Amino acid sequence: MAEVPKSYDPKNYEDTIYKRWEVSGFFNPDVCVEKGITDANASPFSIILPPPNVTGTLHIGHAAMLAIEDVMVRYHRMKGDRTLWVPGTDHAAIATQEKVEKNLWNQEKLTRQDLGREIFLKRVEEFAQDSHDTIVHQCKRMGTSMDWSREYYSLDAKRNLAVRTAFKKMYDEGLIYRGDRIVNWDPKMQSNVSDIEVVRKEEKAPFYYFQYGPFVIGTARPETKFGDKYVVMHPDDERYAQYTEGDTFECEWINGPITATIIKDASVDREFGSGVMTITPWHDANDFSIAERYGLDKEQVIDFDGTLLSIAGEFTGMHISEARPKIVEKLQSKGLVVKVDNEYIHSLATNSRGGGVIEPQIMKQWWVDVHKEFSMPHSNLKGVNMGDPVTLQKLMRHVVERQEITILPERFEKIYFNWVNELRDWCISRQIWYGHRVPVWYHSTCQHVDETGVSSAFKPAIVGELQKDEKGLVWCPYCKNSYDSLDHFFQDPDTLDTWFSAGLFSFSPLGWPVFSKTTTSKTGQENDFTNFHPTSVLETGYDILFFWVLRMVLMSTYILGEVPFKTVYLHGLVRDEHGNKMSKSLGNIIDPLDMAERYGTDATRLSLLIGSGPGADSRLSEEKIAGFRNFANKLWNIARFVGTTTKITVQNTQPISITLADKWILSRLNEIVRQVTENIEKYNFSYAGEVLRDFTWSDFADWYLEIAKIEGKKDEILSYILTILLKLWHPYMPFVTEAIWHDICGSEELLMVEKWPTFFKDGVYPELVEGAGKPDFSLVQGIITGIRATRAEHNIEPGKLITAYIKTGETYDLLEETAPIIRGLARVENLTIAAELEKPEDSVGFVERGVEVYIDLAGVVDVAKEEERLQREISMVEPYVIALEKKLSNKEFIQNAPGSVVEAEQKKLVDAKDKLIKLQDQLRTLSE
RNA sequence: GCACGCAUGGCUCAGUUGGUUAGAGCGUUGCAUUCACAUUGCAAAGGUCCCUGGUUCGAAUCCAGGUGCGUGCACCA
Repeated sequence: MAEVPKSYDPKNYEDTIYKRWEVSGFFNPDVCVEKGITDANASPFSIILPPPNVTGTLHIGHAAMLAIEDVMVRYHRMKGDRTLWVPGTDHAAIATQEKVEKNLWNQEKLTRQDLGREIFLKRVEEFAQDSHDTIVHQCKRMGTSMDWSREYYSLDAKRNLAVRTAFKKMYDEGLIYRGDRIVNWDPKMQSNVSDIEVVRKEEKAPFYYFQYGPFVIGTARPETKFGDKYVVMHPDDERYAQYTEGDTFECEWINGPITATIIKDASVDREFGSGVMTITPWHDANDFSIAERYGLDKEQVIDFDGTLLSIAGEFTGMHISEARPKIVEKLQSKGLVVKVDNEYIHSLATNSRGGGVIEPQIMKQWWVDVHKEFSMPHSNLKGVNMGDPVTLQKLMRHVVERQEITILPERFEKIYFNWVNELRDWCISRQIWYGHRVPVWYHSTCQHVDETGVSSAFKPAIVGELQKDEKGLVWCPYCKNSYDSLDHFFQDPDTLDTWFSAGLFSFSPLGWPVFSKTTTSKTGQENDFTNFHPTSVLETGYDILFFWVLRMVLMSTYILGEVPFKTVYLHGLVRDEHGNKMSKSLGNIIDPLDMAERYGTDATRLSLLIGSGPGADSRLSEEKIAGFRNFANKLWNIARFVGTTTKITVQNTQPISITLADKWILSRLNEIVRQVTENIEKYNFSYAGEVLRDFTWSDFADWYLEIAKIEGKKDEILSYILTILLKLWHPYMPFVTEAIWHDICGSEELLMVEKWPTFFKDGVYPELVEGAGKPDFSLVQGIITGIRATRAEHNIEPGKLITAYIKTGETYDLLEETAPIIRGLARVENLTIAAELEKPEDSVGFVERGVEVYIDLAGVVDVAKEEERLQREISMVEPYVIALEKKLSNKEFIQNAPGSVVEAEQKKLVDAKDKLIKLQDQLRTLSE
């Protein structure tokens, strides 16, 4: 073996190892099958990477996601599954465009309109490409074993075809419609955004009470009040019982007298304000729904740029921020202001991207109708047959109810149902430029009039590849004119919500719609859709459950008639050490790449995997990462020790054990393999890692390796344990394990594709599992620890060899066999082991499970100190004995508790009593 | 307002179907350096498991109520 460095420096290994993995081709399941690594008929395991947005760089949350998914993927690959992890990036329409617009303004003082659509989009694409390259580099740096030959971009040609195909299918079914509805308009971004993209911010703003005819109305938004001509109150409100619905009255208002009509509607909250309100249907979602119910007029007051329209009279053209105080001033002068509440707090709707203040507007937009009933076109879903009447909402509810999709942790199922049950139609069109263009073309000259009465000269027709006839002509479905190019048509200028394309991500990256489910071949990208859909697991942050998971279920159940994935595993947020969200403004960002540079990728991954429960937010600190850097180094040195003292051979079969310590460590190892395997299967990544770390550091390094130094001749066992440990650690720490495998174990093969260890279900020594012969090493450990503690307490120098006596009772054979270990690890020179012996002079002692141990202090016993120690111990054992006696004298306990529990308690009592007597004896001899 | 979480040593968290004298890592204290590893080892201190009540032979664990913290949704005329 070549000279191995004393400590593990990740920088010297990580890049080289990643290249070796890439060159091997084993990230690609087809290559694994071809090379005989994976059986062609093995069960598939697939994950589609939740594609990071091309808005910049990956943050620590991404790193956590990559680490968790890589653990699953590496585990399943080693287990022998046909394992596919598809990488990708998302164009994130609004987010990316917003970022580029911001840069454009900051650096060049230009707007997107200044550049024009085509040039602006080029700029966005350049930005996106840069971000993409950074992200790919970062993913590789984190050690992810994704199949880069299958990488996709959410806006590439294949995904665009998927979007168009899905859109057309839903449009033809009537599930996508175009309609005038109230939307969340962002005047700053000049686009509408969906309900879930709106965030509410608490804001203090004056709340005004105005006289409106005989009524007092309250509002925080006087600028919307110009067109208000309906006054609404609760039908049961006794204060207004004298008014009847439909009554009209004249009143003085902002720009002169108006006629107002009374409406009685139960949606009015009698407790709020005066219990009377006027409505502004064009600029308020609730008012809109009241207006719809009663067939009231709707009038636009505020323009799309946030300025007032001509209805505002003298205020026309003013921005609302400027107009508001002036309007109040005017009402004041007319004596119509009753009072002003300056302490009013309301939540202001803002756009989560860019922060623009939302101004509701009625606009013609494209919508997905989630409530429309249709007959299921085809179905592989449990409990849904072809032809069954369903709605998109019902499908989404159904598959989780029927457990076709399992959401983990379970509590998120409730949240999922809350969302599904409150689902409203999904507005999918956006007035931004970056994204999938709405795949609808209008015929410029067709005079067809919309049957819904919408006064548009044009009716959308989906053309292009999807609507060309056999001769390659494009035709208008209404006037039936056909053309040999798209010149007579123009495309809808809007783009689609980024989640529309994201909804297809369980299958569009697998080749749909070009490749369908017909193949029997288990390899080849053209067969991915057959071989890997539904995917095994969708792993993502809980914050995205509703944006994304819901949309994917919608798309897959309707379009394919099957679920997108079998399990949803949600991870939490990574916060800073104080529990705060990481943000630039707080300056508490921990950059994953920076950490990987300084502490190694493996340490960074471990810090994100261990110490956080599923779905729970976790706290991260640099100290934590440094701690795991130490552990990676520990593993390195364990291997280095094994490598320098023994000839390492990769051991895949259980070696023959010789000593009690051997049996103990092999039993423990078997148990660890079982626990790690089972907990990874159950998504308990943290627990599996903790168990493994404790075994590696404590049982193996601190105990067994020290024993190996004493007992010697352990080449096979050490090689075997190291081999298994490296395999178990590989999914968590791919680099250091691969480095050890190559540099220390001397293997030219890749650890990445080694077979995952198996375990004996009933333990490695089934004949020893029960009863006295069980390799119970803990007595020996207890005795050693006890001697060490006694030494420390009596200030015996660590290097000094001592004389000790052990009165074994029935455990003579066990302790006689392990005497060399006790001598070595407790630094005992003269050790007397006997079934019976008297307490030697000038000695102090302790009791370990019935075994009495005495240490010769060579005439320097500090009687007072020892007395104090014995008293202290006795005072701890006494109440314990009393508690046990009480428990065991309780007839109900004896009757009701299982026999094994009673037995265990009886044994505890015997041991504790025995210990108490022996301690009291020692105390007595001491004072004699 | 509705819903969902969380509460365990100074800090971060385990505690997997109710049976341990409640564990780990970091931090703290003492000791150790020609030893695979000081990115280490040995030992120690430190906890009324948020409160109250209930179920049970037995509760950190199950139930109810309360307190504190957090998250999502709704309302905000």
